[in-house]
Amino acid sequence: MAILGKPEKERLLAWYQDNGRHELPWRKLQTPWAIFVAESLLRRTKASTVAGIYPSLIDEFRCPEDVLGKKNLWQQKTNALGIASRANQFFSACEQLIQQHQGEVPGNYNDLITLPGVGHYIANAVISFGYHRPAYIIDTNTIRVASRVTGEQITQAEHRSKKAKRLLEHCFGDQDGLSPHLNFALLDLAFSICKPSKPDCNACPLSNCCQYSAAPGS
DNA sequence: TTCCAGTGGT
DNA sequence: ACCACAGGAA
Repeated sequence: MAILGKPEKERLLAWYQDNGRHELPWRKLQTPWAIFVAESLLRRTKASTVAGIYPSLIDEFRCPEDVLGKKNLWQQKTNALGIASRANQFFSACEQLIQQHQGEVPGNYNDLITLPGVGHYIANAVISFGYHRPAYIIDTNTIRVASRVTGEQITQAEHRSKKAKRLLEHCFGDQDGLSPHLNFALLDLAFSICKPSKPDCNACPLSNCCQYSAAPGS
């Protein structure tokens, strides 16, 4: 049985409606390609930094062919994000999209994770945000929220393990029927309320069912 | 100095 | 299960 009941979920979604980062540019373009581009840049990189370059990037590069035809421009525009090797990895992924998927970003997990630079996180993000199908976003943010709510500790090394997925399911329920909104809500809650340090529990819509809120610092 | 919507290699 | 990756902002 999940920790969060229906009332808590509804409260979380209501909080997201009022306080979510709806202005993030990739939230307005929820196509598989737009999400694939955004998530590829977002790994280990702040959302606000990516948001600064994303609009011109997604306007200039509408498909994998655009990227491969203007590699220098892509590198120039994404250089400020760091991890330059990420650009080469992205080029390889674009080639694979053209060769194996008719230039489209696929919608199933097994195809997605064979793409260079795509792991469980980006695969699930494309499925949830790009295809609007049920999938948990399992990253440092959603894990932190679930960990605090349940009181169950989890290490960095375990973030890609089954334990992490079980933690999210235990906290928020089975992923069947899971909406993109809940994933966005969790990411935004983690950003503005359930921060790594000094979380703002008083303003949190989940404080009534959260272990950490009941015993901060534990 | 530390942290940030992770991934690939070992 | 660990570590490098990289630049920018707090």
